[in-house]
Order: sequence, then structure tokens, then C-alpha cells
Amino acid sequence: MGVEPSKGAVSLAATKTMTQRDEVRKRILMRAGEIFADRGFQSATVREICQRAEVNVAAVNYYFGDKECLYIDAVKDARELIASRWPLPEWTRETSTEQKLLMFVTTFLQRLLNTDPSNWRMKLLLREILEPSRACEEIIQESFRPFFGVLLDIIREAVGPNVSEHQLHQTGFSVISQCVFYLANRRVVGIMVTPAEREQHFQTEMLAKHITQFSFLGMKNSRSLPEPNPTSETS
Amino acid sequence: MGVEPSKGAVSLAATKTMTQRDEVRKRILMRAGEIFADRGFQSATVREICQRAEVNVAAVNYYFGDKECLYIDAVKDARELIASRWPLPEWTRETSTEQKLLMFVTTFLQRLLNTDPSNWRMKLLLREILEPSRACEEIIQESFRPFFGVLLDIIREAVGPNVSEHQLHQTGFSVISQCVFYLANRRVVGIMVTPAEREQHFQTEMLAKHITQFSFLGMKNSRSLPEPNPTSETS
DNA sequence: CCGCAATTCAAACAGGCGTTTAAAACTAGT
DNA sequence: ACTAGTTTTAAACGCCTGTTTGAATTGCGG
Repeated sequence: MGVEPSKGAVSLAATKTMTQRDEVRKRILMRAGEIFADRGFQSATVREICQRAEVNVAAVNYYFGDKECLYIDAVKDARELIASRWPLPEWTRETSTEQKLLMFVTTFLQRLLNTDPSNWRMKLLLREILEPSRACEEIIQESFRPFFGVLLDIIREAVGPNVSEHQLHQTGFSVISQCVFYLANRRVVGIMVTPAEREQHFQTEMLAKHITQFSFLGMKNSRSLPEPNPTSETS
Repeated sequence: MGVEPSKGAVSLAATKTMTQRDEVRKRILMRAGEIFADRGFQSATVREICQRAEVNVAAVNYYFGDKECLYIDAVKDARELIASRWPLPEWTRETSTEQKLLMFVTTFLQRLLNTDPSNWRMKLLLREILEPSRACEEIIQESFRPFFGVLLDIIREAVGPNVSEHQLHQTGFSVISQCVFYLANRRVVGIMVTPAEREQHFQTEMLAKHITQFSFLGMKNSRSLPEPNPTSETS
């Protein structure tokens, strides 16, 4: 029993070793995030995480207490890093509403679909959204709310100020859902679309264009349906 | 070694006992499906399944061979039962395109969001869509393709015959994604929307109306965006 | 160079997992 | 009632999991 886990395991160590300590922590956190992202909390094993981080099995418990705390820290870390890369492109007062929407959708899709090394963070957060663990609910909440707020502002601008709250929300979800779809349901897209078509028309840029166009038209209307009754209708 | 597992474990038993045997199989299959649906393959345990089905732990291996075969059978079973409840409302030649779309979306949402005892089947299939196991890929494929085809027909009818294939697919995904969203992301909706608003405006019927209206407008256009360049644009 | 705290390590632990086993219980046909 | 085949059962198996442990190693101020 050398030390308390994860709390203040260091007493009066030099600041130099402090950074060393943090490097190990960060290395574990990274590998853990990657593995949690594509296996989930349950299926990911501490042993594999430690193997990939090139540390002993006991390191997780020494640095983080237990597996769950490691997971929470990984999610928290992913959220913070993504939040810092979140900022949407700035727009001026001259930027049209449709352009703002395109920028929003493009940025969102880039974060979701890019294949650079930081992409696993988004997968990890998505996993938390689809099946939240009580521990991380708050984290996700804080991460998602402001982002959603930006979208709602754009929509309000598009449809006018006197739109009802629920229409605003429904429309917002319609936009969000189309973007998230391509991350969560990649396999389904692969089934329905040939590789060539996928290559040409399902890259981030083209998808952003389609979603923007589709949604911008869809939202520019808050009147109700003509209440279709299924019998009489002769064009 | 009394019997081969899962193949033809009965040789010349009476047809009466045959039904008994099938009853046990079906009971296990049901409980397994329910548990697989909300825990996933890995997290679901054979022991819990057997406990809920009120059979011995060994029953799974006796009747199905192993856990994975049980899972595959459960998915297959869910697919078949849902497929039989799938049929969209029949429409006549007088039914308008928008009505067809509304019917399609309504049916889809009902299957996804209803809370009757058969709902776990949809969750199980959704899980397979989000993280497919190689074993069930084909099953999902066969289940999803024809359903998607019906939607594509509606869209083709709405936008005219000379629409390009990729626009058709993109639009189809836009509709599908909005529906699936409300099943997969229930928690997110709960965060962003007050219970009262949810009660009033996020029930199946209202969502179907919104999605139909939103999508119908969105798809009624295949022209390209005005190619927004972010600098010059003075309304 | 010593001593002390921080860190690493191999080994072991208890518990849960899917699966197997062999005996018991049950169900006909004769 | 006996027997042969089917189903159920409790117990055990081997494996893998997260975690703990105590000794070995390291790093550093004195």
C-alpha cells in the first residue's frame, strides 16, 4: 500500500517528475479512449488498454482507481478536446442564413466523419449518446447543449422569429439526425450504395451540400400539412 | 452425450412432445431477444437469460449449441416477426405522393417507437445495424433492402423520373435518419425538450407529420445550391 | 552513498463467464 | 413394469475479467 490511487498520489515530488507522471496518465488515457470507442465499456479490457499503452496492468488502478473512473476520465477528456476544436467558422453579418447552415453542417460532418487520429473521440462521445452511462450524462449534456443552440439560432433566422419552440426543436433534430446518421450507420450506407457512388457522392462535402439544401427547403415552411384523408384526392 | 445440439435432437419422438420442445425453445428465444436487445451480445449473460426463461443454464447449449447461435436465431426471429408486421398500408392509384410518404413515415415510426411488448425486436435489429456482427449481416441486408426500396419509389414519384441515383439515395437516407434518430437518441431528446413539450409534440403522430412535411419540401428540388462563396453576398 | 518515496512489475486473487459432464428425472412404446 | 430415448439438473471445468499485493526498481534530496 504505497499510495492512494488517483487522488493525490504525489506529495512533494518535483514538478519535473510531475510532467513525467502526467505523460503516463495521458498515454493510458489515449489508448483507453481509442479502445473504449470501438469496443464499448464492457468489451474493452484493462489488459488490452495497458498492453497498447505499454504499461503494467496495475497502472490503471494505480493512476485512475478503477476501470470506470478511467472511462469517465476518457470521456471527459474527449469532450474537452473536441469542444476546443468545435468552434464553427466565424461568420459576418453579411453571411446568408443558408451559408451559415452549410458551414454548420460541414463542420459537424467533418468532426464526425474525418479519419484523422482524433476521430475516435467523436465515436466515444457518440457511444455515450446512444447508450449513456449515468456517470457521463452531465458531460454529454454540457457538450451538446450549446452546440445545438447554435443550430437553433440559424433555424430561427431562417424561418422567422415567431416560430414555435417545438417546431424549432423538431427541425433542429431533423438536421442533426441526418448528420449523425452517416457516422452511426456507415455499414447500412455501404450496403445500399456502390463503392463508386460512395466515392463520388458520399464524401463530407457532397453530403453537407445535400443535407443543407434538403433541410433549408424543408424548414422554410411552418404551415401545417393539408391534413390528408386517404380516400378523396383526385389531383 | 445423449444428443447432438441444436440440429436434429429428436429422432422419432411423438409430434406431441415436439411442440413441447418448441415451446421451450421459443421461451428461451424470447427472453434472450429481450436481454440481447437492451444489453448487447457481450453484456448479456447466458445465466440471466436462462433464469428469466426459467430453464437450466445448460439449456442454451442443449437447444442452440452455443450463445452465438442463440443470438443469431434471436435476430433472425426478430427480423421475421417484424417483417410480417411490416406491411405498409395499401394505397390506391389515387393516393397522393405526400400521403404515401406520410404513411411510410408513420408506419416506420410506429414500429420504432411503440412501447408494446414486441418493441425489443426493433431494438435488437437496430443494434445489429449500428454494430453489425458478421453473422447477421446478411439477415439485416435482406430485411432492410426491400423496405428502403419502397421509400425510394415514393421519392422517385415525388421528384420525377430523371433524378440521379445518388440524389435518390441521399434523400432516402435523409428520411430514414430522421426516423431512426428518435429511437436511438431518446435520451438526447429528453435533454433538449421539456417533458410537457415532449408529451404534446413528440409523439409518433406529430413526429410523422413533421418529418413528412420537412422531407417532402426538401426533396422537391434537385437543383444545386447557388454555390455560396463566403465573402460577397449583399442580399 | 544512503534513505525514502514514487513507480513499476510479476504474480496471484476472487468472481463471473460460457460450456461440459454425468447422473437423475421424465416420457413414451411394448 | 421394463426399457430406450429425451430432457433436466447440479456441479464442475477452464478461461478471462478487474483488482490487489508485496516485492523490485527507479529517481532524487540529503
